[in-house]
Amino acid sequence: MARTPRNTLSPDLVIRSALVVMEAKGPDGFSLRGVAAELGVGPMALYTYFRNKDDLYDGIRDHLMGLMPPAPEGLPWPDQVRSVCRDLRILMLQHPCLAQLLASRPLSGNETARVAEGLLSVLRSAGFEPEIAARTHTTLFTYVLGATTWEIQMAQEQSDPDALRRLRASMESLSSRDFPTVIELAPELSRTTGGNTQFNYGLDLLLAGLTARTPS
Amino acid sequence: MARTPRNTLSPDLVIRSALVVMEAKGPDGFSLRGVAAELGVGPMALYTYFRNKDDLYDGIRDHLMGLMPPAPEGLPWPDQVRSVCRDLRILMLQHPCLAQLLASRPLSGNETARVAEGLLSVLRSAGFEPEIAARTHTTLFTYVLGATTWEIQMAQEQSDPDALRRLRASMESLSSRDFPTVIELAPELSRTTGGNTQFNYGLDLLLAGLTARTPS
DNA sequence: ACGTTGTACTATACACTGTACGTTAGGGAA
DNA sequence: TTCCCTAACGTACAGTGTATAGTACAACGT
Repeated sequence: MARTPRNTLSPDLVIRSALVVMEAKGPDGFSLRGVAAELGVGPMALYTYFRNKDDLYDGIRDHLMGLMPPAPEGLPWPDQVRSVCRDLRILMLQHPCLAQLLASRPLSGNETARVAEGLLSVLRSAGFEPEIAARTHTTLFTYVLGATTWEIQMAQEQSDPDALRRLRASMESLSSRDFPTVIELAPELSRTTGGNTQFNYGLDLLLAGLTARTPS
Repeated sequence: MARTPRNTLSPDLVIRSALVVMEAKGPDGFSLRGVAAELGVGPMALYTYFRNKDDLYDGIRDHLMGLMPPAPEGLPWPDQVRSVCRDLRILMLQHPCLAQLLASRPLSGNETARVAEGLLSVLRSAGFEPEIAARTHTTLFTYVLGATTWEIQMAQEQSDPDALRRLRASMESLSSRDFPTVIELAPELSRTTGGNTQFNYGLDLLLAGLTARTPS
C-alpha cells in the first residue's frame, strides 16, 4: 500500500489547502473530503489536527485574520478607526468566506485577538473609558460585518444570471400602489457598483456620532 | 397503502412546519426530511410547492418578515427610524434563524418589500433625497443585521458550556504582554447582558450622524 | 541492535443529507 | 363513466461528517 510518508501534514498546511478548496468551490461546496483530496490524503487524516469541521473553520478564520494589516500610527484616531474598518472590509471582500466565518463562529485565536487589540487600543488612547471603548469596538465590528456581508451577498446575486432573473421577476410582481418607494428606489437599492460609497457613508455616520462624543 | 388525502399541504402549511422544525432543531439540524416528517409526508412531497431548499428558505424568511409591525406614525422621523430598527432586532432575536436567512439569501417577497417600504417612506418624508434615502436604508439595515447576528452568536455561545469553556481557555492563552487591552476588556466584550444597551448605542451613533445631516 | 510504544494515517462503516427520476392514485371535468 | 392532471409516493444516488478500528512507520529505551 502506497502509504504517504509521515508528517507530510501540519495544521498550517491543512488550513492553506482548506482555503484553496473554499475559494475554489465556495463555502457551500466546501467539504472535508475535498480538502483531504486536495492534500492527497484520506478524509480522516484531518482529524489528527482538527477536532471537527467547525474547529477547522476556526483555524481558517484566524489564518485570514492574520492577513489584516496593523492599525496605522501617527494619525488622528478617527482616521485610524476608519483605516482599520476599511481594511477589514477589503479583507472580507477578498475572501468572501470570511464573512460567513466571522458571523457563525465565536472569535478566538491569536490573529483575531491581534486585530481586536489594535482597534481597542486606538480607542483607549483616544480617551474613551473602557466600557465605552468596548461598546464602540463591537459597534464598529458589527457594522463592518453586516455591511460587508450584505455587499458580498449583493455581488454574488448580481453575478448569478438565474438569481438575477428571479429577483427582477419578484420586483415586477410588486404592486406599485403598495410599494411606490421601493419601486422608485429599486435601482439604488440593488446597485452593486458604489460599494465603497455605501460603506463609507455608513462608516462616516458612525464616526460623526462618535466624534460628537469625543472625551475631553 | 395509506396514502394521505389530496391537498393536505399548502405552501403556507409547509412554511409553518418548516419554522417549527427550525426553531426546534436549530438552523443546523434543519432538514427537508425533518419538515416532511413533521407533516407526516414523504420528503419529495415538498417539491410540489418549493423548487428546492433555498426556495423554502425564501418562503420562511418572507413569512417571518410578515411579523414585523408597521412603522409607527405621528412621531418625529428619528423616532420612527429607531422604532423600525428595534422591531427588526426583536424579531430576529425571537427567531434566531432569521438572521441567517437575511444574510445568506437575496431579499424578495411581499412582506420583505413591505418592511423596506415602511422605512424608505419614512426617510423620503423626512426630506432625504432618493439616493441618500436608499443609502441610509441600506446602512441601517446592515447595521441591524450585523449587530443582531453578533448578539445571537454571543448568546448561543454563552449557553453552550463546552464552547464557553473553550473560549475561556483561548482567552487564558493570550499573552497579556501582546494583548493588554483585549484582556482588560474581555469581560465587557463577551458580555451577554446589556444587549439592548449595546444595540442602542450603535443605533444612536448612526442617528446622531444622520440628524446632523437632516435636510433643511 | 532490537523489541516496544506512541502516533500519523488508512479503511470501513453508519446515519444522514438534498434531490433526480419514475410511479401511482385521487379528484375534477368531459 | 372515462380520462387526465397532478399531488404525493417510493426508490435510488451521490455526497456529507465522523465514529471506530486497524496498520505501518519513526523514535526511543535498553
